[in-house]
Amino acid sequence: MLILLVEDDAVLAAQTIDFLNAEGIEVDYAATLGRAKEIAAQTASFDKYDAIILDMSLPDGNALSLLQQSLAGFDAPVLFCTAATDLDDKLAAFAAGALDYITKPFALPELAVRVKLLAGKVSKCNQVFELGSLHVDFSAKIVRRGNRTIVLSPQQWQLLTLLAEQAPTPVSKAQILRHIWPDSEVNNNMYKSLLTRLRHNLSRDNEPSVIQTLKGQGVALRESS
Amino acid sequence: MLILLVEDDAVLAAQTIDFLNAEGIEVDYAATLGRAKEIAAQTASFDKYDAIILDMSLPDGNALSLLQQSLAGFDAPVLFCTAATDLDDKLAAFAAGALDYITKPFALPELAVRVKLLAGKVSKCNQVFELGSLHVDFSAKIVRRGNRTIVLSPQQWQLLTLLAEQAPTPVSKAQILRHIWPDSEVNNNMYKSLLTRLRHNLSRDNEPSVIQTLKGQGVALRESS
DNA sequence: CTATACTGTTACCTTGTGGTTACCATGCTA
DNA sequence: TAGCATGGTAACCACAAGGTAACAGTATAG
Repeated sequence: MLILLVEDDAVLAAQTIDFLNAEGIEVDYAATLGRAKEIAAQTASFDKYDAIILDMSLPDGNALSLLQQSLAGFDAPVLFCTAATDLDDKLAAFAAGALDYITKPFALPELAVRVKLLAGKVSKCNQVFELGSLHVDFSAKIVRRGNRTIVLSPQQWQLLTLLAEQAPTPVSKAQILRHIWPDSEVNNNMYKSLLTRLRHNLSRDNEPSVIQTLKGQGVALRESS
Repeated sequence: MLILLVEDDAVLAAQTIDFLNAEGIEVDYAATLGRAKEIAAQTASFDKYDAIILDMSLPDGNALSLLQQSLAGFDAPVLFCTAATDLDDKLAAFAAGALDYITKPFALPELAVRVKLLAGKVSKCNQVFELGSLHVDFSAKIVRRGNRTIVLSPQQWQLLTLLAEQAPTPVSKAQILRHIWPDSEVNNNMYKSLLTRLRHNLSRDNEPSVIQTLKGQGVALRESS
């Protein structure tokens, strides 16, 4: 992941860059508005960046102008950042197209989280779960096994996502019951049927099973061993 | 736009609801975690909401548990909100799946902006959408399939753009109903008719269908596989 | 003002879901 | 060994959800 940091305070910038690097985020750095605009010109409106952190108060002008000028081609999401707690500033930033806002002083871990969220939102970084030949795309709600696309019923999808989230940790029967039938009286057979059906859909023919039962502990999503 | 507010402070809740209503945002309200869970059960994991504002400290438990329990089926984005400025709280919330975080006391206009952002209302509408032989030009409002130009009714155009924005992620029936018939009591048949008509217009003869139904999950714009 | 198209409504059909029952396999315990 | 608990499978079927066509009232355009 590559982001652009526009910030005039050299010390803060250095700290931020160090922290983000440690999180696995690469950072390009511009200390002034002028430098940021140069980069914009070179990179076709920040095309290459997953996100931009923009300090509001820069020595050579207000950062809002950057958003407003370049907004047309802006592909990268912008996180605004300023010392001012003034509400009008915030609203102006959002109005100009910022997607998030953080006030100084901020904690670096929080900044990192927000940057990752921003970058993920736009790149539609679909959360995907893979296990052997099983492939689950959570946002698009697609399940594939090898090159075969699998259609799951609502209940089966719910169960699969629950298992995938916890995998390879087993999920107890009680948890599953509560999760899928939150209110109604639950019959143990419903649970058994659901599991059988999901198993059947996930491994046709003689593909290896991916749902393992641990007696008394529940059910886990892992490769057969 | 419809959101869910989970907040135990009745005064603050009333103020928030008033303000959001004035912004054109409808608000459902839950004062306790228990009530929120009831709503979750009724509405198939908050399917009908565009966003959820969740107060961290509730009388009957910590709101994080709601996220963790129900996360599997969570369609709506969550904005966390709390009096604590404790960094750990923030990070825990983000880790649990929150997409934004705001600390009390907050300014209502800022909350409104963040909610709108979350709900995706500010989605950047791509100029052109393509899928197989289907070609949609949003700004010119033209739809083509191969070399045949297609004319859509207003409703059908609305639906197509909604689907295209989210593609290939499926859009739930609840979302569609709210988007196309925002106020009126909606009849399920209207939805069925609209879908049939759009399908019919988009694929005459024996062109492959581009609108896939995922049982219980909604409808998605993707190539038939 | 007339013709056309849009949209809400009804009726009917198809499909798949999911609760249910019945039966079998395994492993533990008395 | 019988008895029981846990877990797996298959088949049945009521019923809800989805799909289609036809009709009518109303809006819209020419």
